[in-house]
This record gives sequence, structure tokens and C-alpha cells, in this order.
Amino acid sequence: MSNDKMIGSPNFKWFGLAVQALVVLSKQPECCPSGEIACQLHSEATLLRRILSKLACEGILETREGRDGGYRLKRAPEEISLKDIYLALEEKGPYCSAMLETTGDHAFGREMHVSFCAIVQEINENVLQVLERHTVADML
Amino acid sequence: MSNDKMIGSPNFKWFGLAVQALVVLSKQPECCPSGEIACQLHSEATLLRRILSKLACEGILETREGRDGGYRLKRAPEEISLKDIYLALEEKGPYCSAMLETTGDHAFGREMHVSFCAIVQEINENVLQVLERHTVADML
DNA sequence: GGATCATTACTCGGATACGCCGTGTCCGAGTCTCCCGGG
DNA sequence: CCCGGGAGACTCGGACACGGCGTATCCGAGTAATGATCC
Repeated sequence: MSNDKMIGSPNFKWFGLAVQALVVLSKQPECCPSGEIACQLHSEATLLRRILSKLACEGILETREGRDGGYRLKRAPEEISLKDIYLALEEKGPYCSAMLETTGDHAFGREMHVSFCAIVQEINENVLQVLERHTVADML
Repeated sequence: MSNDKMIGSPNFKWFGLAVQALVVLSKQPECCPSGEIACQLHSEATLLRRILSKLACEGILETREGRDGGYRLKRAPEEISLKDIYLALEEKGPYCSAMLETTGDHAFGREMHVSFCAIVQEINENVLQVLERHTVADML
């Protein structure tokens, strides 16, 4: 069995929290600390920091430390599609990459892997197309 | 935090193993025990039994106990689409239902939940359309 | 020879225990703000 | 009054520990094939 599962990109939970956090931020143009976002989302501040940190690395929002610091959107809500959020959070393949790791390293498994790659790519493209049609502004 | 995560429908790993198991079965019309399938897939017999048990409940394959028992396809490989396999394995919502469970039970969370439901449904429909176009016979 | 029955071997399904990942809690490093003193 | 410096407080990011789910191992219940026995 492969030991490398999905590390760092747990699942869709992060995506849901990220979208909600961005909606909160889009309603509040000032800097908003993670604690306040967590309070509005009934979640944990550290978990949100982990998620928003990745979004900051991708240039979706920016960090501001120190007193009265927090997170702030770097672009207008209309310019942030769910696809951007999704791609910013993913690390190891699309999301159904777990399917690809079920194939062994023998002849039959190799053959299956090829077929699976095509299907995973097809699914991923469709998902991205759907996510691209929705922006954070649509959530308000 | 919600305690009910995804119980019984781990992730896409089961889907990948199920597809491979069905491909193995489609190449061998006779009854095939779980141990042999596991050997060919380099997986565990009990895990496959769990997966195939669900497929049997949905009428995709049939069980045969006793000596020389095992699993056997109930339909032709051309008549088994990946959508059927996917639907047979899912229990709690599509797969990205984890996204829906991130919304709290307050006003804002309720509002987000509505938006999320629409997106999840849209994604799910697209995924099912893709899976419907592929059958087990295409994997050979 | 054919049918019946007990034995046997092999299967699936469920219950239990371990391991890993995700999550929650805590702490340090950094920095922006505020206030005070000096010019 | 304006400017500079220091203290303060608040923030993010990383390290550590706990809990839950997934997986692996084991066992019992059930059944179909097999062989012997009897008619």
C-alpha cells in the first residue's frame, strides 16, 4: 500500500472554509484577524490561519501582522473565482488522486493507471469549469 | 465542529479498487474469490470484500459462498458504467459533501449552505456525466 | 450404477485492534500602533 | 507644536499532543463440492 496519501490538502473541508472566509473578508474591506473570521464561521482560528496562509501564498489575499493586523483581499470579489481558491489549496493532484494511488506497480496496475489518469483529468477539467463560473461575489 | 464526517464512504480509493476489481472479474467469467482479486491488485482481501459487498447489494455483481465461491459479474462489462459503481459506493452525499458540513447553523452559515448546495449539485452532475460515458469494458 | 448423506474444505461477513492523518492547543517571533519625552 | 524613540499589545506561523477514521488481522457462520455408503 502506498504510504503517501493526501498530505497537506485534506479534502473539501478546507475549500468550504476558504470560500466562507473570503466571503467574510469581501464584506469587510479592512484587515480582519483570523480570530474574528473563526468566530463568524464557528470554526477554529488556527485552522483558518493554515488555510488562509496558502491563499496568501497564491496572491489571493495579503497578510498584515502586528496590531490591528489580519487578512485582506488583494483583488475584488468579482475577480476571485472558486477555481482560483481550489487551485490554491490543492497540492497533490486534483482531488481524486487517491484513485490513482490504488494501482499497483505491476503490468495490470500500470495499465489501469493510464486509464485512470485520463478519467481523472476529464473529471478535473469539468470540475474546474464549474468552479470557474462562480466567484466570491456571487456568494453574497 | 460536526462529528459526522464521511462514514462508510472513505474516498476515491474505494472507487479505484472497485473499478479494478470489476475489470479483473470481467476477464474471468467464473467465480473469483476475493483473495485472488486482492493478489492481482496487490491489495487486501478483506478491504475488497467490503467494497464488493456494497456492489453486490446494488446488483452489479453477485456473491457465491462456499467452496469455489467468490464474486461474479451480474451484467456484461459493457453494461456497467463507472457511474453505477460510483453511485453504489456513495452513502453520504456526493463526495464533496464535506464542503457542506463546514457551514455553521447560524444565519450566515445557513446562507452559505444554500449556495454550496447548488455548487455541489452542479459539480456532482458533471462528474456523473463523465463517469456515465465510461464502462468497465472500456478499461480492457 | 445411481441416489443419499455425512464430512470437509473453502468462502464471505462481522467484530476487534492498531496506525496514521487531521484537528485542537500552546508558544515564540515579528511588527504595527500608541504614548511620552525632547527639541 | 512637531519629531523621534521606546514600550506595549496584538498578530501570524510553527511545534507538539490528542482523537477519529481507515485499514489490517482474526474468527465464526454458512454453503457447495466431495467422497463413501446403501439400495
